[in-house]
Amino acid sequence: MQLQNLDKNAAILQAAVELIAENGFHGSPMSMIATRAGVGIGTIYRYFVNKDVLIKEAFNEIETRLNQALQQDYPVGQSIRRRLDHYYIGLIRFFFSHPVEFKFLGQFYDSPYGVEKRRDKIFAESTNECGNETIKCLFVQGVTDGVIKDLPIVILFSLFIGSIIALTRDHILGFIELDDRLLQRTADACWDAIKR
Amino acid sequence: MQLQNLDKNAAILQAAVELIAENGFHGSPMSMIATRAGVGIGTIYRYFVNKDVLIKEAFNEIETRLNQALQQDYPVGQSIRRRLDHYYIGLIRFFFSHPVEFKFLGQFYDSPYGVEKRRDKIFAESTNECGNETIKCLFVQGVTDGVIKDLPIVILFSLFIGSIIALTRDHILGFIELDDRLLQRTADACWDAIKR
DNA sequence: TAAGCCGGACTGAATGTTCATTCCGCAAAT
DNA sequence: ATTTGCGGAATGAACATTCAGTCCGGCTTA
Repeated sequence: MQLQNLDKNAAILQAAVELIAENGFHGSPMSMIATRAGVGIGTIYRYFVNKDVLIKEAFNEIETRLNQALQQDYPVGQSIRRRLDHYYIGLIRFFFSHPVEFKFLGQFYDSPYGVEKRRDKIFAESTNECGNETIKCLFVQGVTDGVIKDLPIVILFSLFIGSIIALTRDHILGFIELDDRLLQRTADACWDAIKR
Repeated sequence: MQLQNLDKNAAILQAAVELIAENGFHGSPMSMIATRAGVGIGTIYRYFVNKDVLIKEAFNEIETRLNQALQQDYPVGQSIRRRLDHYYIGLIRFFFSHPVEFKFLGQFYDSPYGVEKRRDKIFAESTNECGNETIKCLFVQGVTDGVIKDLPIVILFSLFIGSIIALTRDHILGFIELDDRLLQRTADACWDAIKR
């Protein structure tokens, strides 16, 4: 173990995610993070060189968990439709059950940190290795196969991801409760937007 | 004129919107807003009692302009489909041509200010007078008429608005350029998601 | 075994910076 | 001369970060 104490590391990360989700980056002073994590202010700096690094590590940790969740039961080799469904439903399930993480990601993407990340993604797109089949890969394949509308990938992606984000927001605000049936019907509606 | 100088008022508002769109609320100190607006720091406080009020007025001003834009050429009495199209295309046109305003709204809604506003909207929903036919009204009517899927209104709304927001983001990041034809095809795709 | 020592984990008061807001004096207009 | 609009240095609060010190478990030595 490189770090002194894995528990404290996790506690700090957790506290930071919770506070930032609720109050934003600027409503979350280090002192408050320290208090919530149950450590001294100085301790944070033993684990993270500064607030920026703390925030970035928090982001990476959430992203990793999200990707793990999405890889579970991935319907390898099944139809494009099924695989997209898996992503749609998987993303909604993850966000609905991890509202704090969702909010944190929202804060993150709408900030200087996020812009940086997006640049990475753009780059990743052009040099895409498709090692772990991304949503965009599925769109490309679907368009080629003629099962998906021949629209630019970015537009397809927006139709897909946009509804997930909007839905999750409304869920967090308490406007929706989706049971499995309704969730599937929503995924079907999204598929209608995309399918040829 | 109640205010001393309408030009300065507008300049301050404009500077605030631009800065906040780019750097967020916290990356936009009053000193910087003053500099960009070409006025002294103290002057801002002659026009707005504090930063909160300044931000809220900036929001209201943008919302007003957006609503005006959407009311232009509104296809009164035409089919639900056409009226929804009008909103979809109108929103995208407005946001694409007002990226700064879009970003500002994004910042605003994901902040304590926005939460407040949303509560207002929830309230407005329940006591909806439908004076100026809202998107939600159209959904309600469409479901009743059997032309729109019988899904909860919030879900329909998410499918509709989510893609607009995601699309605008990508546009701002330079990933998409929509000509009229592509824009219409996108609106059609969104309609596919919603239509029965 | 016991006493003394050592180093690393931890802490929070202190520091320096960045802001929102105030307030007083200046200058133009009347 | 008086009023009114302005400006920006001054103020005080909030924050990220530092650092001088405490604490504790283990190791050495007598």
